[in-house]
Amino acid sequence: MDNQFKNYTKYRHFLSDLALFEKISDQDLVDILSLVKLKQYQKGEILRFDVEKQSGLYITYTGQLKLTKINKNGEEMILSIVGKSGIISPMYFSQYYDASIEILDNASLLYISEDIVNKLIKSNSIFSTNIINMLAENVQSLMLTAEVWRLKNTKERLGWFLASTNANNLGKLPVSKSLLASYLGMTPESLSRALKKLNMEGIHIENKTIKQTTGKELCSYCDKIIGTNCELYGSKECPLFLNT
Amino acid sequence: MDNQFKNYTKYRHFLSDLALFEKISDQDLVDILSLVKLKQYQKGEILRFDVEKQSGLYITYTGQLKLTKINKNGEEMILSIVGKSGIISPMYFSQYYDASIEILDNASLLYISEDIVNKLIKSNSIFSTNIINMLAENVQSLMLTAEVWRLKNTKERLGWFLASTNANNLGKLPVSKSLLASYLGMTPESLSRALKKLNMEGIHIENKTIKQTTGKELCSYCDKIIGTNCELYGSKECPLFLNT
DNA sequence: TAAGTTTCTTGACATAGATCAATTATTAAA
DNA sequence: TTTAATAATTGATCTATGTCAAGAAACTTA
Repeated sequence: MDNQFKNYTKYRHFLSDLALFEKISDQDLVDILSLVKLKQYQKGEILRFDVEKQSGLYITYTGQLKLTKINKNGEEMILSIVGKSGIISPMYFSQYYDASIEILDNASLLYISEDIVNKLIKSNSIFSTNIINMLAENVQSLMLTAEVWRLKNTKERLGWFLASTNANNLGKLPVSKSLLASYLGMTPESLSRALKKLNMEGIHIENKTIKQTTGKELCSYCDKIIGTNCELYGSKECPLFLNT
Repeated sequence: MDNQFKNYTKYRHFLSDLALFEKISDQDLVDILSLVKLKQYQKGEILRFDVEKQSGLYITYTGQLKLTKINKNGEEMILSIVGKSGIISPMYFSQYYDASIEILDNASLLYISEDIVNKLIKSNSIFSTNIINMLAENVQSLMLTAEVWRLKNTKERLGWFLASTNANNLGKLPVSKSLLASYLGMTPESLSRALKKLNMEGIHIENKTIKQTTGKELCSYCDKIIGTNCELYGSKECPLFLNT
């Protein structure tokens, strides 16, 4: 067991709080942790899986990163923006799918190699179920993102993002506006104009924080998935159910 | 063991050829088959998972169906079009994500309930690995579709689809043009115009079959994923590598 | 084969959002 | 604090693709 972790139990607790290690015994966690590598990355660094072959599973301990795909013409698509506890699993991407991770804020990541993940899957059926759930969540969120991109206009996409951020993050924007624009598949100019329209509906961003005039304006951008994080959802108080 | 299958071994062979049942022993397959339900559906039928709670795993034995999501405004998004051997796994969708299956051509589907799938995952580590691979492929193809929708224009999207169909299906279009348009996120009119542009590049559709003047015109719409199904890919013959 | 449907194509036009260029705000560095 | 650099906004265009309407082609069904 190597000694890369100054504060071993801190990381064990961190792992045990992740859905991926749910119901895994403490002893198993200790064993797993001994196989995990702690890696530090600087802002701006880029990890490519095809070249470096580091295609296992990355767990974000601190910092922020984005998973992107760049096509031949140099256009970039942000697949996801990931913060603390976020997981990226390039081992489940095709070896020909050249996505890459870009570090947005100095990050320390826990890395588990593909071999070790596969051994854990074979030996530990709880872990294997957790991996299945992780992938299922991935599928779910990709289908949802696809829908948002295809069926919503710029104002609706931004409203949807703000509504979900508001429900999950207590209204603090995790990224700059231009990065957000790129994530939502629009230009910064379009985001600015979309925000102007939302302003007229009583939705504002002040100091990276989402503000609503009455507090319920964003509800009209809510959906069933966002709603699961809202205690009002489905109740009498929920604006979505007032007239149905 | 019930007797719903007139020709038991036929179905056992069908299952054993699927990636999902790869490396599963014949005896296990027989046991599994006894838990599988054979269901017949008529063209036009719609299956909703939230209402009927039939959210296990569907395997297409014959026929064709599409997985769609309809939003509040009645706009429809086709998530996938599935033919023989295609699998749809609503058990891995969020219960709040109301997608539905629509039968395009009279279909017989093999249905495995969520309970049974979960039991198999616990008891059979090969099956559990296969489920993981299935979900990983799902993630992969959703990321790819997202990229196609966002970074390509109508002509490129159509070209991409034709290139992949040509590689997989020997150039036979599996669907009508208007359904294809919907799948590619465009109107039939736009598809028609996109096809006109491709015509000028030597790419034609005659009688639902893809024709190329020299046979390599579609290569410029190929990518690394499509290329894995092409024996020329990466070789000297491959147009994509001639000038690099 | 003819009549009736449905699907596909074509043209004219409308529009959301991209692009380009010029300010104005913010943040970082000196 | 001042200056430089970066990010965000605003206005003026441009363009790809949607919408609407009419006609042509391709299937059905009698």
